[in-house]
Amino acid sequence: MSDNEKKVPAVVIKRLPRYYRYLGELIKQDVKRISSNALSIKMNVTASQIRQDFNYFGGFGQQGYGYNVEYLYNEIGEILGLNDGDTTVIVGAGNLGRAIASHGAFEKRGFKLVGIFDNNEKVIGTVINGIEVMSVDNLEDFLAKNRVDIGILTVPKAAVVETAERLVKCGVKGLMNFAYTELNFDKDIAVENVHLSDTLMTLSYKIKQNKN
Amino acid sequence: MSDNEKKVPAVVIKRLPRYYRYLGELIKQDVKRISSNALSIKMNVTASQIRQDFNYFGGFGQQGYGYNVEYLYNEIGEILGLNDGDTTVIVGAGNLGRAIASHGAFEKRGFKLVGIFDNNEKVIGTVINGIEVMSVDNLEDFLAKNRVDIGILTVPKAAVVETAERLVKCGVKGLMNFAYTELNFDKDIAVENVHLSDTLMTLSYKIKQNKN
DNA sequence: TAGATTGTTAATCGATTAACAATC
DNA sequence: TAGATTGTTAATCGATTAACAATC
Repeated sequence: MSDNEKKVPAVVIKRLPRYYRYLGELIKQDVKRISSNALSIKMNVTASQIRQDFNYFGGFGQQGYGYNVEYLYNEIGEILGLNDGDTTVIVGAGNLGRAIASHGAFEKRGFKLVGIFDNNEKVIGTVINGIEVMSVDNLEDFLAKNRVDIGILTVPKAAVVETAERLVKCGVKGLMNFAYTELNFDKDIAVENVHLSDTLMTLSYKIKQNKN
Repeated sequence: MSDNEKKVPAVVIKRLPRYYRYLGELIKQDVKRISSNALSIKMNVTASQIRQDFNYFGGFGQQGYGYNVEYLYNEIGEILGLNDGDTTVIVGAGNLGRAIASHGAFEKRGFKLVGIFDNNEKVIGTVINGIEVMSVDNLEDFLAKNRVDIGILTVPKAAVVETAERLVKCGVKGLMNFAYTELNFDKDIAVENVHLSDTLMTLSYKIKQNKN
């Protein structure tokens, strides 16, 4: 990012995948162009916010016309780095790890799963989604030979910090952590902590409110 | 909520589970009390924000002393409705549904899984975490006989809207949706859309930024 | 050209932080 | 009591919305 560009607020970044999703839907529906106003109605946000958000990246529209759906879709994908060919490994081939490995949704968005690791002898050697589960003992070896951008951590909470550190030491630049604890690294390592229990708790709060 | 109470901003609600998690850790470490300042350092937020947040609910501390960790933990749990004995069903016993069913993390926070449903003959009748998978055809029957608060949707995207509507029609008050689409109901139905791909995309963005 | 709609500046709103009196 | 720390008000900051000139 050059110095004269404003830093894009995190809240804007978090909205990009949602735009991406809606634009993907529009493409499927063969919609060629859309105005910020029409999109704002679909997405239940203000047109002003949409235009502000896009303008952090220079603006992708045309006065009097609106936005070319496919162009905008591709631009947002580019901003999000979906064309960078990021590779992932999953560490922890338990139920959640296996679910994510066989999910396919990540691959569809341009992320390539290149390895799955576990420490359970019974699991090592089994094949998930065409990939043979390796022993975590081979983690460093594997990472030395293969560039891996993102580590998906589905190991038990007790193992997550050590595992994360091993990945980072081997050059992994981003971590997606599913353990019920928070990972924190220097800001050169990107971390997303996914706490499904937290989501369930906020849902519970909302339900409670609706009762009153 | 009574009229003279300020509505608690969504951003504050989303922080509550995080407080809950950190306070749970402190209890495990046998910490009996903590000041907003000490907690702010642990959690990497401002002490001011912590005090403001708690004061939306009336304040749980004592001047000159700080906060009683266990008391605060329980109060936040109460606010989040973790003591309400909310029941859940999982619809969609694919990889992700099974992973969540056998996860155990939700049960630990006071949510009780009472049913799992699928439409695949091969899956119906199998037992996950002590619960026999039922046919989705029995959904209405089951919901008529059992109070269910929360529906966890791990069905394919194509089925999610119809499934959600069936649940809501039978009195389910909250939905946790894992499909790559957004559910929207009247505001008396609480919805949390969990988009793991979105999280991966923001992670990808951050990695891209760190490269530059 | 006239109409539509963006890009962008200005105004508003809400959330965060700072400050400090209250009080344990 | 003196010191510590909350609860709460005021100040600041940032994000959202409104408005409109630029322009396709």
